Amino acid sequence: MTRVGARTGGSAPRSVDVARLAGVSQKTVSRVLNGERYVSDEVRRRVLEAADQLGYRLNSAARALASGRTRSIGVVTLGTALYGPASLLIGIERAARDAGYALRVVNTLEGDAGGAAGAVESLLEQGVDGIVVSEPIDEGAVSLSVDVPVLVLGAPAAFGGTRTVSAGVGAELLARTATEYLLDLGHTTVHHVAGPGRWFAARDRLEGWRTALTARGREQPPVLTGDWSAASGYAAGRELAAADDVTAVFAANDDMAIGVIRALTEAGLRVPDDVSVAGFDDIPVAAYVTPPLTTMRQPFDAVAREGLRLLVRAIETPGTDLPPPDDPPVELVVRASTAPPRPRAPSRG
Amino acid sequence: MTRVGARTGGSAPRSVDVARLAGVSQKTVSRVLNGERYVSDEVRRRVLEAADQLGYRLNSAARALASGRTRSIGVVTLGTALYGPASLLIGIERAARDAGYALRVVNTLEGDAGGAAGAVESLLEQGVDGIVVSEPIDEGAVSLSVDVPVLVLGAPAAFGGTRTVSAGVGAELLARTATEYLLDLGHTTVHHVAGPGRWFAARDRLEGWRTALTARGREQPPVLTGDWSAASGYAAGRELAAADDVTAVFAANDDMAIGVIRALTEAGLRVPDDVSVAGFDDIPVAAYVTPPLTTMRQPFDAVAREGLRLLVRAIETPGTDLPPPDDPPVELVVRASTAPPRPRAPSRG
DNA sequence: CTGAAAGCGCTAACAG
DNA sequence: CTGTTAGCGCTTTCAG
Repeated sequence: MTRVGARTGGSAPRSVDVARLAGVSQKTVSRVLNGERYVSDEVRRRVLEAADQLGYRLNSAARALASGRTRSIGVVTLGTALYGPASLLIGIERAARDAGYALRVVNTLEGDAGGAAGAVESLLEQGVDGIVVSEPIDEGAVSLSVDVPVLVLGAPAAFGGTRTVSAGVGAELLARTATEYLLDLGHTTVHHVAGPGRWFAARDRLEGWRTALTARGREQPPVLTGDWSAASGYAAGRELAAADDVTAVFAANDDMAIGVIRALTEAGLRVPDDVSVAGFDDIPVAAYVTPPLTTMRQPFDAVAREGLRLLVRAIETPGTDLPPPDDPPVELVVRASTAPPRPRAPSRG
Repeated sequence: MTRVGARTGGSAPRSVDVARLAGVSQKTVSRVLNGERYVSDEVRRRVLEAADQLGYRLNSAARALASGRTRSIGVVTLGTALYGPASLLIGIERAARDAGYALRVVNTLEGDAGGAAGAVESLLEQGVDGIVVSEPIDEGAVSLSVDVPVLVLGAPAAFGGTRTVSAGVGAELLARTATEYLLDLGHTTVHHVAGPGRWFAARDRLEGWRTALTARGREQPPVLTGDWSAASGYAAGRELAAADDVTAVFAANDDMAIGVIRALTEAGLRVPDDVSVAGFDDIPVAAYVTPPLTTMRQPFDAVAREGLRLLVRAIETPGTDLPPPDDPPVELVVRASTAPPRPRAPSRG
């Protein structure tokens, strides 16, 4: 039977109660519970049994106070249900738990002035051994001089102060790859629907798109900017539909790509026959919208995992400089929303 | 300038350091920091100033140890980026923070035997004043006899032990409404693509669909079951396309509805002309897929907010039984994926 | 391999 | 309105 928190009466048992029952000192209980060496198997067994019998639960506040370590990691994340941030959070939680850390989470509402700084401050007050800032946006000169290691996910390594490690999906390369793919298909140029300018994630993708175009000496059409939502992609799509020279669009995420396709479709343009549209993220529905979306898959889980490994290293063995992680693999998922441009495109009617 | 965690040298200042600098006793510092009454404005100002000057940060482990309260709430949630759970988590975080509580998060991997029980145990060990179990799945006889209040979001109130409060989106009513809407359109019956049977959320929707059909004396077609993913909806959609009598489908979430539409479309069926499809959740892209999806909006934020209010009440003023929350508003969002059945439907060709 | 003593930094009573 | 005295339940020395 799964029984959680069975407590017969009175207050919660403390380690000294366990010690008494096991016939050892309280310190020995502590040793056993912390998996320290130099405890005889016999004693260990007795202690564990006594603890189990009493339904003993370690008091982590007391432990934190005495040891100065909390065994927990704080996460600052955006308060949105966007696929990217949500996936990262899940990866972080899993990796943290595997490493023996609990998770404290604080959301920043976008638009909050100094949101990240406030969030970090609040985590520090809660007590954390390390902090993950997930997909931050540029808030100007926030000096995050914090006394615990910080992992920044999806922003330049330079962000923040010392003891900062970082990991990213290599979004720039991914964006460049997507753009090149469209160019390789034969499109003269590629239009871009970018994410909000303050997001590093948006900038990276924009940069990758630019790089690809520049490398081939192609003209850079004006950039349209959305807010990651399908609604904003739809708005951008209406503008694109009104223009006359659009044959390929690279949207900075799948939601916006879906909005773009919708607008194009409503304007009587066919995707991919008249206009190719590529997205970014490979959200779960991407394969099932009409037409199925060509997109760049982001290795969220790998990034979170790798980043956390670095963070834990920084927490537990400070001073060990380990090399930045390899760039995660580039994965272009080609589906049906992209195709070569129509030969000698007839003027629209 | 936003400066976080500036610390000049040595170790972190403690409240006694603040007291010394402000020329008061340490207890007075504690009073000021806890916003207690009976402190003169003058003293309060001096203390605050001294704290600020030293970059003082309260040690919450010490506070928790001394007070027996952690001022934090634990959340057990599924480790998926599904829109529902993710939205709930965001709502919970916001509401918790507004109420002055920090958040600890533990994910359960679906399929984990006793996942929820283990997660709760881990939260209890971390130290929390209350627990939120978000969108649980039925794990059989887990006896959650925990010594803190528990809020269960999206499961029957009976789930769990004493001191359990619950809140839900009223999914059954919503599902019934969606089904009735389809019936009102003139469809003879409505097919259902359900979520996984162990999810209470899936059962509620199934029940609502059943109720609507039963109330009108309509035949209940066999239920297809998915796993919330668009891929599983697609699989279900293929089966539905193969059948000959399908004119209306109600999917238990939008992702599956999108998959169903895709399969139908590929089979040469038009939505909504040949088959109407309704979803559930109103995910952000629902309005922009082709065709825009008719769906039931779930008031995630309101549910989280309301639930947390109950939980905080249970934590802070035990014994106060307050009435269960009102059922949240029912919101049917009609878009273009549903329509009346075609008159005298011709046999398919 | 095990134990005794001394705090970690705060809040809870109780005085004043 | 403010201060004093005890702990909260652990981990850390330092001895055995």
